[in-house]
Amino acid sequence: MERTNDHRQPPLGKIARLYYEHGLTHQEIADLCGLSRIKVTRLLAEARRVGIVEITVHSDDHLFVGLESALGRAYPLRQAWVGPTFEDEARAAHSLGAVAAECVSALLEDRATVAVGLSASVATIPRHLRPGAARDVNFVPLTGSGGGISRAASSHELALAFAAGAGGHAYHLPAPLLARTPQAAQVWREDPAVQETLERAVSADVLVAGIGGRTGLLVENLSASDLAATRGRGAVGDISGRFFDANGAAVPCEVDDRLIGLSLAQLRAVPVRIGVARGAAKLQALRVALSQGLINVLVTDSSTAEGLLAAAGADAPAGAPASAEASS
Amino acid sequence: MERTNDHRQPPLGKIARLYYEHGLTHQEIADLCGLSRIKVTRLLAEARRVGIVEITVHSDDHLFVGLESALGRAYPLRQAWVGPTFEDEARAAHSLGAVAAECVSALLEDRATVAVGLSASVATIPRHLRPGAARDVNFVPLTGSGGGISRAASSHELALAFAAGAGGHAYHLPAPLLARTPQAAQVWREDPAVQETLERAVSADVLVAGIGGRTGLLVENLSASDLAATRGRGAVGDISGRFFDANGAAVPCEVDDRLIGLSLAQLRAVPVRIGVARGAAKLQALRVALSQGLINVLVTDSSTAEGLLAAAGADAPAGAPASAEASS
DNA sequence: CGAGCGCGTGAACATTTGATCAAAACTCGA
DNA sequence: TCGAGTTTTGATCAAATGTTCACGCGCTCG
Repeated sequence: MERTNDHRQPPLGKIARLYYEHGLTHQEIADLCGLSRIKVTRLLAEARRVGIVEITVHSDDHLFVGLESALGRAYPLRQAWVGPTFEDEARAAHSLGAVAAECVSALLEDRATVAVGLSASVATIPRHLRPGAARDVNFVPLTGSGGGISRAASSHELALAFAAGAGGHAYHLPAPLLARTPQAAQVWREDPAVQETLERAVSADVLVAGIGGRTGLLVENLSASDLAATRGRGAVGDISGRFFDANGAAVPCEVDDRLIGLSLAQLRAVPVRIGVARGAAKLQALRVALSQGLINVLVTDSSTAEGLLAAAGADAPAGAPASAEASS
Repeated sequence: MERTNDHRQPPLGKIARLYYEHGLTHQEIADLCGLSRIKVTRLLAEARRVGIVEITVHSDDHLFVGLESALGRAYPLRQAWVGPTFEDEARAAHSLGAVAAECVSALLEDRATVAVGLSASVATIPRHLRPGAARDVNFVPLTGSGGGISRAASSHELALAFAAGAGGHAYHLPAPLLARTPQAAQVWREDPAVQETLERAVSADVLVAGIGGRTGLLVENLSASDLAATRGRGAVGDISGRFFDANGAAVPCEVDDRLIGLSLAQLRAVPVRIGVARGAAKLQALRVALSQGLINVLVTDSSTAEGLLAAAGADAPAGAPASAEASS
């Protein structure tokens, strides 16, 4: 008889409610609102993207309890969080971000200070954060922002994203990640604003960082010569731009001098050190970081977890058997 | 040596999180957990059913704004809530329940008392209620429970379900809906506990009831002779077992005397009177109930709404023409 | 001890949803 | 006014999901 709603695009909320609360199909909504089915599909995706539709799972079940406790036995960890493994890089990143967000939320306390490292893995976390886990949380960058690393999100934006997601306050470290020269870096370090933020980071309660191995945001953005220099000195990985060798000892090098951020020793001062990383290329670095206590909370995926467990069992130094695939 | 999880049925929370938070497909979850895909589908449905998975649409957009405002112009209503129309009875009931739940939640205030009528439509509401709309709400049955009406949920259970859903307290009316004889009904009515609850209902702030027309829970459960008697006296519908004629006046009859519950006049004492009904068989009753002010908040579906608008245009004096369309 | 009954299971099928791609509309600048 | 690039759109196809049905297992009751 009558057309209830004509052509003008109906609000997302209406579409979303017809779908999720009233159980109409995309096609039925399309007919009702005078849209194409595809359009409805897209509007619904949009509604989820912007958060009009929120799907909550009321459960604190861990996904891979077995792997998590095995990791806790094999390495000196406070906690391990393991998520599913994916072939597809985009899905893997998304999923790991979700696990890491949950881990971070679980470790947040009111008025805590969280130091945030610059890393691709860490950058996937904020979108999964929800306010409410804790109040008055402060997010502080662990290093300077961007300069020297091109397309990467800056650590400043990262801290802001964390604050926006979890609710809280973000601090700014007004310096580049890498200065052109050691001397320039020193000038930055002497800036009062930089010092203040770095001090805040040193005294943080929680630290969240990625781990660089044969791949990683930093490694991929260093010049070949810089990289070769660190490798030459035995570096197997880095945390927030600080390279370490197979014994977990800091590897001093020129990059180190140009970097504005916490030292490995300073990182260790943070009581809760969350490391987020996955993939075969990071196994060796992860194994060192874990066994040497550089990080004491691990977020990774199941296949990396299995690799770490295999390595812990074998405990062979360098030249590792990198291919241990398994799902089940 | 690495077996993440075998065969034992994994917790619902894990399945749900793999699906909703990590975006695995049913098949991937099945492979991971050693289940069949179908089983995963069923577990996920179960998770939604029991509320482990909650989908919230953050929006207060109304679905049929045009129809709702047209109804408000055509009838003396405080509010109208219109939901989508379905062929399928089960879907229709579910959907109307969702709209009604939203309506009730919107009208709840802290410490309000809500009188709950016994009706199939009303019975679909509680499952859609969420705690939090208001605190310390009291739900009181409007009539006695069950006795005389067979398979129907009792009004007592209904009040309990409301209280469980919205959070709050339920009262009991310890009496049957229909006594065998008027004399027996009188005995019940004199019971102090019955009186207390009925008084509570009379002084309720909000009333939620179905409307019986040519169909309805009560009508379908009355004996043929009882029904014929009411029809003979001009009854066109009922609210909570009280029949009214085309002028909205109470139709006294034997059923009336045997029923334990509020009278029409008492119902009118409640300031907010929500009527929930849909379907052509209820159009006439609805039209009377609306125009005579027996109810002043309407919850219905779009096709019934259109029917009501057409009827209002046809016989009401200066009503707005029914061609009200286009919400957006 | 066997037949029946009911529940849980998965296979096959139907429906719904999502992804890809090419055409259309629209923007912006010359 | 035209055109190159960008965005928006819907058709087509592939994947994922939901439904139905028949089977098998275990239980109860005769």
